Amino acid sequence: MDKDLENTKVVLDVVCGKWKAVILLKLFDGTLRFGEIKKSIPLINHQTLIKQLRELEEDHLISKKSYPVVPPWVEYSLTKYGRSLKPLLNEMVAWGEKHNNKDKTPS
Amino acid sequence: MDKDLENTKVVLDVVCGKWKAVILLKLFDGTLRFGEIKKSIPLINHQTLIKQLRELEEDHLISKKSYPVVPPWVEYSLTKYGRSLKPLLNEMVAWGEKHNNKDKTPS
DNA sequence: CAGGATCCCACAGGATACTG
DNA sequence: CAGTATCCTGTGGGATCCTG
Repeated sequence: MDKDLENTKVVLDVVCGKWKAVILLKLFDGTLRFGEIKKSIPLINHQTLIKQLRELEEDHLISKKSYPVVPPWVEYSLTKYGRSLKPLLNEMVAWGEKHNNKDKTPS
Repeated sequence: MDKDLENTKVVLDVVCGKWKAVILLKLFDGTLRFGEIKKSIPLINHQTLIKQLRELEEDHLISKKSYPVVPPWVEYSLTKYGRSLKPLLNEMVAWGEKHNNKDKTPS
């Protein structure tokens, strides 16, 4: 039967957003504010970031902490569940490094 | 700068098709004919399988070998590049197994 | 048996404007 | 600063029909 199918689907559902893997990687270095994440991923659209964060939160990979101050102060951090993805994400980065042959052997 | 972003993107571009990870996993067990893959993933749509296979081929993760006989005999196998994904896919399956809590602790 | 040619639709990602 | 609320568009996955 198809354990493989189910197992991979669980993972893909969770990390296959266009920016999710990167966001998670950023958070491995520690809690970050919304603006910090945004600054660390300049290409991402403001709204898109919000959506990806919300999805990650709904999947319980990250947790959000809002402080009722003005201006707003919102922190994102990995949950234990999210941290469990570390080996996987590391593998991804490792593979990417090895095979990112966009400009092979540049001068 | 954003090595993480690039590296994860390379990976995601390649394995984030809805069925790609499973297909690759099947092929780790050896070369398979089109029909065998299809049978091993009954839920997948015929056309969709063809498309996913073509994409995997274009990404050089698998290679296709057609024998000009009738009825057609077409074999798919992993390239060396494709096989290099093994650790990553294993991590995916491992993570999925651990966290596939759809029906936790069944009777 | 494997796959080409179409058509279709949901939806993820993004753009813009507004708010406390 | 962080977040809603809309609206829009490209496209990935699928359904249907046809072919050597």
